[in-house]
Amino acid sequence: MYHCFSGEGNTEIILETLLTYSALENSPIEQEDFPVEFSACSGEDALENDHCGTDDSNDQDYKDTFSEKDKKLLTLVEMGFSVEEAAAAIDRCGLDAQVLELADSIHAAQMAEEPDETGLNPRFMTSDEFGHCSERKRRRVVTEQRKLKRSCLPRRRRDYVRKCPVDVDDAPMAIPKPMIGFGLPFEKCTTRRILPDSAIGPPYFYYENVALAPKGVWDTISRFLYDIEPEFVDSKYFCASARKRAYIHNLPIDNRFPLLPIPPKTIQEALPMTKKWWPKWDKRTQLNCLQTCIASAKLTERIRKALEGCDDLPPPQVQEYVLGECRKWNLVWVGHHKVAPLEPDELEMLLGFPSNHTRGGGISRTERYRSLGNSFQVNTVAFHLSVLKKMFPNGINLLSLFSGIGGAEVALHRLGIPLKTVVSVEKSKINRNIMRSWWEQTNQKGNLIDLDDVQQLSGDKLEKLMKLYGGFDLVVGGSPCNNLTGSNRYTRDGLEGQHSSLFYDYFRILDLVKCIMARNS
DNA sequence: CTGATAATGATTGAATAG
DNA sequence: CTATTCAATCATTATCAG
Repeated sequence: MYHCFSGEGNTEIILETLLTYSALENSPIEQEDFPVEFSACSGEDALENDHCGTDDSNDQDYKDTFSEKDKKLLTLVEMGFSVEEAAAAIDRCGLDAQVLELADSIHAAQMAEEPDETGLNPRFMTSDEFGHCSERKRRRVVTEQRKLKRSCLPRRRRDYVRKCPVDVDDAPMAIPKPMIGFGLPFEKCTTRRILPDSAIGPPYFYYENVALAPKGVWDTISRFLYDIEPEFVDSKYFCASARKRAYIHNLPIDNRFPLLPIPPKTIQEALPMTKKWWPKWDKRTQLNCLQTCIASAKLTERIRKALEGCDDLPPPQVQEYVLGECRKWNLVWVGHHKVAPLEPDELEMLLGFPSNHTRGGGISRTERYRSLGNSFQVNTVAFHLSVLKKMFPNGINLLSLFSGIGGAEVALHRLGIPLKTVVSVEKSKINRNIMRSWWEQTNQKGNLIDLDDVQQLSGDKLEKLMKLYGGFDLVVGGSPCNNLTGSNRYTRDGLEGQHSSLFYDYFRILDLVKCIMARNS
């Protein structure tokens, strides 16, 4: 998958790339009984090919050298269509057609060709569906006709359909309820799971993103990350605010332990000063997800006006309005008829960071909210990472992608796992400063190497780092959720969105590390 | 230029009603 | 069973003041 393009894109190289993609995409169809392996590097012959670790280019780089048509071709092939299908669609719709338009066109063509068969490309299927079809899924077939109209996803190939006649368009990746992952602290939990061979470390890895992403996103992410089922966890079981996230990792899941002290899980305990002002008719005991923006002063003023003159029990209409806004904006009671958004230090506390973690050093209040809203919930992540403590008593080397304000680092530190070398990749200068500041404040003895851009982190660079400091024991990262989260009204474009597509760099880098680790073992 | 402020719905799944 | 309602959601953009 990692080709080196020296010059500008010529047709042959593009075609070769497309065919390589195509071959990779289609391979699981031929070997139905095996877990999907999209990594070009982790096969038996990966080391002979010498593609890993010696190549500076990445997907984004060489995509930029392509023409518009080639980019669209490549995108369509990445979506799971064949080169022929993609080319034909571009011919039909013209060069100006959007990718989704083209995908729909292919979809329509496939419908015409095989009118009775439904399904999607295997890349968009859950591993569940490779084995068996659940009773739930059968029920969905009834409603699929209606949904197919909106579908812009590629369809499964003919030879595969018969084995698994299930439409993936309709919520293939069900989120378990309650959203507790493999178990919570002090409770019984699943202690064992089977990981595909290709998923097993070294290195250990830990990937995070929003649970409530658009349909199909987690299927794709899971498919790339070695077919591991996501662990869906809501941080409301770890602190006083909700945070619905999914984590894909290859860590053991038995003998986890939580950080101490255990944080309070109700608003009233976490923010005691709000208790005396909290009205009886506001039944909230926990906060919703902490986000990057807070309510305007105008809004809290409107709420105060709405409550003005009311006694202890406002009219139902007013209650409904106030409660709705309080839930939407995570407002808390700080006075009589007075609500307010959370302060930055309260966010820090709720997310499990030391207070003032993001304070000072030239960071503005607005940026503080942004950085905190984008961060891990430390107690949740630490619970998952706690299994590493016994395994690495002398500390770990960490590769941290999209580090943000260092949620993973703080979690490991609070677990008492020494940080030997941390290579941290983070776009935001502000966040890098916060991380560096924390590194110094906590008297870390290891090395902190901070880099700017994941896209610039080549196999070559990785290899040099690993030669210098030893391999990585853990690769963590939560790639951008901008284009996935429901909060985004403007550019919720899914995994192929401008920022969220950096997930593919997480995979690229993880796979490179895997290759280099395998070769050096 | 930075920083603060305020306004801006849609996509989901779950719950409920019919 | 379908149809409707409810509820949550790691944000973007425009604007203004300094």
